[in-house]
Amino acid sequence: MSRIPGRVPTAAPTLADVAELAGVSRQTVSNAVNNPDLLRADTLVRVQDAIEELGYSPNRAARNLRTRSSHLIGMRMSPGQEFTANAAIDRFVHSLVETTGEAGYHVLLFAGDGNDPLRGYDDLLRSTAVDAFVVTDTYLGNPQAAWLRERRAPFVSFGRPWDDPDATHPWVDVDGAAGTELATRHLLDKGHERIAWIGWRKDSFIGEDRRAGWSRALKDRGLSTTGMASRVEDTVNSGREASAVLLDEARPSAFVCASDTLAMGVLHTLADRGLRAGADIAVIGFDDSQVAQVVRPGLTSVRQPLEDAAIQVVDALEGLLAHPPRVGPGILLAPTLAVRGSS
Amino acid sequence: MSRIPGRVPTAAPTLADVAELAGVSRQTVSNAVNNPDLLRADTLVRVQDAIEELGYSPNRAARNLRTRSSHLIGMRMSPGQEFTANAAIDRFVHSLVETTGEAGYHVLLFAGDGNDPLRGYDDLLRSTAVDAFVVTDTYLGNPQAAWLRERRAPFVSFGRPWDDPDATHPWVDVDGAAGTELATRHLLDKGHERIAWIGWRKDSFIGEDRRAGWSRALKDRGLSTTGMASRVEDTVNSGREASAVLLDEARPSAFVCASDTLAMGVLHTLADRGLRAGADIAVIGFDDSQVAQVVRPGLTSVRQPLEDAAIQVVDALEGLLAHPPRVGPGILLAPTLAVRGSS
DNA sequence: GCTCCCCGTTGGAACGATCAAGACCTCGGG
DNA sequence: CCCGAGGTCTTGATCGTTCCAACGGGGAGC
Repeated sequence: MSRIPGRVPTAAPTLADVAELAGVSRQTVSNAVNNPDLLRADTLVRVQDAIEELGYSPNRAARNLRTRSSHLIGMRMSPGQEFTANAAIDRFVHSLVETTGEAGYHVLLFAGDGNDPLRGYDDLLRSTAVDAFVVTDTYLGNPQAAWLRERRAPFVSFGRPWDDPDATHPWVDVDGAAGTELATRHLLDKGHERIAWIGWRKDSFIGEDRRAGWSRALKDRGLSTTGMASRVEDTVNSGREASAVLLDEARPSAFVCASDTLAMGVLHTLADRGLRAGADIAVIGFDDSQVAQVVRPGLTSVRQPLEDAAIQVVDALEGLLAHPPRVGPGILLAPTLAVRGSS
Repeated sequence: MSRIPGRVPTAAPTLADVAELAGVSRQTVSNAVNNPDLLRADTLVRVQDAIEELGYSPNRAARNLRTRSSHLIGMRMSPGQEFTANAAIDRFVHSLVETTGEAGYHVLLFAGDGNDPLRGYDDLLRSTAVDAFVVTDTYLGNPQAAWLRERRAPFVSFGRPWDDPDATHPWVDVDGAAGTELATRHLLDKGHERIAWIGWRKDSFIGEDRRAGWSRALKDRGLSTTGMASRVEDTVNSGREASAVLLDEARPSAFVCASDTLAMGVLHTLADRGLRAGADIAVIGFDDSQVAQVVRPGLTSVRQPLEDAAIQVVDALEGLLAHPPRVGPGILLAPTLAVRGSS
């Protein structure tokens, strides 16, 4: 009996308490919880009844200490920003939490230091607070992936290792090019032939990837992309200005954009000029954000399968944490197109 | 020496390793970490050097086991939804993670079961996986608060205990009425006298609170609210229809809405009728969402001080977890108004 | 010179679980 | 009849930290 006589009744019951009540040893209770098939059927029932009666749950700290694992997945929240990108990340986090929960894991969020992206990872890793990480901002070309690999920290990245094509860590990503290609084909099928692109500056891997899909779709139909593209900052105003210039100089009948933010800029330009989105000029955005859903007349947008992505990430994590570890190839998911009034 | 000779060098160093290197006992190292002022200055330096050299971090599981605390704050993510409300929650979570991090805590997210809102809380509580909870959806009138209090689980709610005015748990909330009053006064100051309200159905405490601010502002100026209000579902279409009816029947020159979603509906109606938001009819939303920022011509919106709210929540949590616990009164924060083109 | 006190330090025990190995029983084969 | 195998349960040790009570040295006071 490990309990001190007179102990307050609110204290949580331990393995030993259950063992005593069921008339078995601690180890047997432990087995009942973790390896039920090792027990004889009637013993199992007896132990389970005792667990039920006492309302016993294994103490996480003790289990973590012994097994050297916490069943926690660490994820860094990128530091404060008011911008578009994080809406998608938040949707991903939601899905991730649900999926990890089903797999018996929880998600631990920690804050990122803007100056030192490694800070935080290091602490959690050395104090064995998490079993693995999910990394979401590899696209910055930041040193996280290399650093984590060097420390032998298990992690899965949501986002391709753009700058290191033969990186060996597991990753899951959405095929941005396939998304914009889908969007562009959708417009081609509607009869558009002059389809412009508004994307991000050339140093963005993701931006160039998305642009490639637009370019590929046009070239497949033998159409030229010359003069039909613009690369700007990811702001509404940039989209507005870029689309104004393109309308004057290239006379497109449709726009494909690297983000919903840029697409909103296009919608502004159309409104400025008395043109109707959808009817006169088609517009397609990227991310299927809240904005795309509520704006008039509805913004057609490429939708990332973030729920699937979360499932794949958790799957890869489970492989990584298995004995022996299973590590599969990178996984690329195809986005879909949410069609609305603007196309 | 607790280390097995030949142990793999990647294994994390322990307190005993540091103690041996520094030539002191375990307890002294522990004190160096937790109560540095108990040590003589030169000893402290020696221990800190050893810690530095080995790259030691205390093992979280062992510490948690001994101290019966995890330094984790649990927060339940409400189950999958594609709606407006969670954008604000996500912004709150961001701030919460940053603030808890500064206080030495981390945030553990867990998934909510739609059917049984208590599921999840129970597990984490009994297995001592978290020290406390942050509860965000008290407004549903769900049983969490009562349940948690009964279990003596420390928690702070973001949201007032609407249905139980003399609840004793700490809470932090944003004064919605103050926000809509601010919005309405802003319109009054611009010369508007016929200001309509579009809000949520009567069974929403939050909706009624926000409505009260509008009503109060009008009555303070001796203006009537009769026939100027509509209560509908929180969708764009509802806002659109409600505003169409109000325009016909009450001829308002301005709208105050319980959400940006409803305000978007108003903007749609104005566009349908060739009216210009801001110039012809003023519109104000609530939450200062992404949408408000990018829509044309910019939607004036009540902005909740979620960063402050997170700070207050963490402050309340620290009080709750102190010895002895300090529990302060509920805290109501005043929102601000983000003024844009629509007003 | 002795005691007392204080400060810094020490070894042992405890937190609650799992791991490793052994004990006991039953059963079948030589 | 004895032995080994396999299934079931028990015992002792251990994970890495902090709590507890006790210990030793040095200065102040008598």
